[in-house]
Amino acid sequence: MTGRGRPRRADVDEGVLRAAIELLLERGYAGLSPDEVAERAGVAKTTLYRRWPTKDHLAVAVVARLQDDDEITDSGDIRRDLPAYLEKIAAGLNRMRGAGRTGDDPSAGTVAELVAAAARHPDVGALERDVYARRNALAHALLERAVERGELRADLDVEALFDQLTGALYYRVLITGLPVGRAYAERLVDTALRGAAREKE
Amino acid sequence: MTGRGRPRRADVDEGVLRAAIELLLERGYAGLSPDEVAERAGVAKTTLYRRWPTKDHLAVAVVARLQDDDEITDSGDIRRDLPAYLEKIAAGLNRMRGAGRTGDDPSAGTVAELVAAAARHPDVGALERDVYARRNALAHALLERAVERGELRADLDVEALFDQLTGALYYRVLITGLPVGRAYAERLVDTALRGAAREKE
Amino acid sequence: MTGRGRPRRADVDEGVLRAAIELLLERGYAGLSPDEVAERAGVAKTTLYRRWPTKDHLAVAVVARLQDDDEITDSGDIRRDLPAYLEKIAAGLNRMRGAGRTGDDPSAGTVAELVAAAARHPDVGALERDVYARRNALAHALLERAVERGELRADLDVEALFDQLTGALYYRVLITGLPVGRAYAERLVDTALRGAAREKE
Amino acid sequence: MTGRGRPRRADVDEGVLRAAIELLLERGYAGLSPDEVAERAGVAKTTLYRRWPTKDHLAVAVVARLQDDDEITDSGDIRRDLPAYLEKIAAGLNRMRGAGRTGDDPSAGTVAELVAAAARHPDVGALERDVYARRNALAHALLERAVERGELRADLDVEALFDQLTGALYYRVLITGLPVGRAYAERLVDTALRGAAREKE
DNA sequence: AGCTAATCGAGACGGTACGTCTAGTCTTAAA
DNA sequence: TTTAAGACTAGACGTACCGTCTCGATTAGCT
Repeated sequence: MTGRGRPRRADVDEGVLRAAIELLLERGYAGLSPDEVAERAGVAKTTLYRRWPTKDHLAVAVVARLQDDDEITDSGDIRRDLPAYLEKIAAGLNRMRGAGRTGDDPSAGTVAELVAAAARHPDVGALERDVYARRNALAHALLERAVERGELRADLDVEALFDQLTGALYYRVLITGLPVGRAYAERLVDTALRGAAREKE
Repeated sequence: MTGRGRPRRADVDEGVLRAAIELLLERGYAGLSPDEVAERAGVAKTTLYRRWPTKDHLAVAVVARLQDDDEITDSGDIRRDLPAYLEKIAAGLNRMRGAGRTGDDPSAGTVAELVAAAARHPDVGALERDVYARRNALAHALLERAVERGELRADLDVEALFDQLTGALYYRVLITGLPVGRAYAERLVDTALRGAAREKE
Repeated sequence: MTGRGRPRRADVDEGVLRAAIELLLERGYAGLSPDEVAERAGVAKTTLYRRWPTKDHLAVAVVARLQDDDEITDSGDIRRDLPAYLEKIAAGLNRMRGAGRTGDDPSAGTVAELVAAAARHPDVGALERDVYARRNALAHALLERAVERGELRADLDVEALFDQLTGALYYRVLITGLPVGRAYAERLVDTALRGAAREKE
Repeated sequence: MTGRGRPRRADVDEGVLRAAIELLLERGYAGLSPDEVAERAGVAKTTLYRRWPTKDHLAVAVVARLQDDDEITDSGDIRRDLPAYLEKIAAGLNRMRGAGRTGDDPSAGTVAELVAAAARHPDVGALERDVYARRNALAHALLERAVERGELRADLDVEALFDQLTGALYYRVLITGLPVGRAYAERLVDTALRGAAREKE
């Protein structure tokens, strides 16, 4: 077998992503310029574009990186774990909320920009959905274990429940512009677990 | 004194908005180019910019126009009205989903772009939040009447419930990319009303 | 008739060409960067590209400008006017010779680059040939008047003669790399007028 | 001691030059991309660059190869040999004229590119001038023999004459864009030998 | 046979110029 | 003062190209 060519530098991904995260948080999506990312990472633009063919690809890679750092803990008490998990998601959103802000705009434009970026390219969208699928799978498992333990209803629509909880956070951040935090997470969990219908006496 | 000089053409707003809606649905947010909107509407760019100082302003105006067509019905049975209302929202989202799509990308990038657009300008954001606030107020009222009628719990966190229902739709469309429709709306309402916790025996 | 839009700024051509000439002479063809020309001229890049769609177009415009400054004088004595004219051409070539030189390279790369630039685009090539055609027409006229006056042979091949004289200058500058100046111009004229064949006695 | 390490493959030079000639004639100077030359020759870029440190070096090597095939014949009749020689040069130029042409551009950009290439690197320039010097030496010798034989004036400025003849060809091809061939060569020789001045009666 | 040193193949990398694209402003003449 | 038309500003973005570097795999001569 002949040589396979010069191998890719392993530290490039690391350095570029770090620089990109920095820039994204500093200046928001508009400020995430490939030129400057490359410069900060000490890498040629061509190298950057070889791995992320578009600014959007890079941006979504950043999200994936940030997302994958999140973990989930299962204490056996769903009423404790669920708010904790939601709070983590909220923290991520809040972090984006501060990104590149100049005034006092309460909405999280950067999150929206990233979703939009993903949607602009079929391949990126697929990648992004994978990232979220990984996260969601963990949460689904958490909920199912609670079902098995008898903490939650046996015929629970786990997917619907999870969408409701997470979705509420996103909706509030993206659309309503209201704050999300521990307190809100607990309200959500409480409302979802108890149910809205008047209890049968 | 006002009323000096040539008066504004009255039909411009209408024509431009129509052209903008067309373009937005045809080609998505990126395809909504001010130049082309102006051309389609048979109007000079100057004229357009005098009324909407930014592409983003125009875009949100388009959404407002689309949104305000939605109505809400109160039959007195919350288990019927709620899914109907969610379905309307879903229909709006699905419409955006088709905007400017070439392949089979399931996500609704255009919605995200619009949110991002709103976040880029404080006034646009405020305007957009108003649009949503109007819609939400109707839904809140609907829910509160159901509480008063005794269909829903007296101590219900109406805001949290509403966020969960609507948020789930947005989350699914924006992030997960899965379909939303009548069936999903019913799953949501069912899950939310019954509650996730195991029923006390 | 409706308005014809904002007219082109008249001073742009002037400013850009001046900046381009400066840069070309300072740093040679490679240093003639559209970005920098635009900056020096205080003009946006798009404006520049609207008029010269390519760096090559710009470069050739520069040559045209330089060339058209040359004039031709007709004193009635062809043995005086011809060397003078050739000297002017030589001066232009020598000016280019200094352009962007770092070391002691004797050849006139910039001239060659400009010819190459013209050849890369059919439209530019045509334009450039026009420029030269103008110059050549003047010289041809000069020679023909000398024929009429009886200074030159009645059956002279004016075109061939002119090509020989001018061509020798270009050849020397481009290929041989030897100096061209007044003395050389006179050698050329002398050789050409007397003829190479042994005189019939 | 030399001779250590793996020896260079002997057939590389040949193959690369052949590929380079092909490409140059097919697509002109711009199409002479080192990457593609290497690929066509079945050679790694490294290998290519070890021998020709620059695309320009390679290009000039190609020209040298093409040029050195030219020969010169001395029949003893300068009025026959000179046009023949010029025709050969013209043939070389015309060959370049076709290089990389798409439309009907009459100028020989490739020749200019090569001159420019030579001017970009002192060593390449020197090399190229050597190539031309060899050719010119032959022509000079031819002319001097004609002087000795009494066919040409004893005090002839051989250099000037040669520059005029060859230069006219280059000027026509590079600048004017007009055709060069046998007929033109004869016009040149005729004009140069007879002289332009009116013959003394 | 093993060691040494240079070449080869493949392809990533660096650097930089070039041209495109898009949003929004400005300048005319006409209405 | 608005409208139409279109030139203008500003800057990000991605591409193209050349030449360098880094691997692993060869291929010789020397010991």
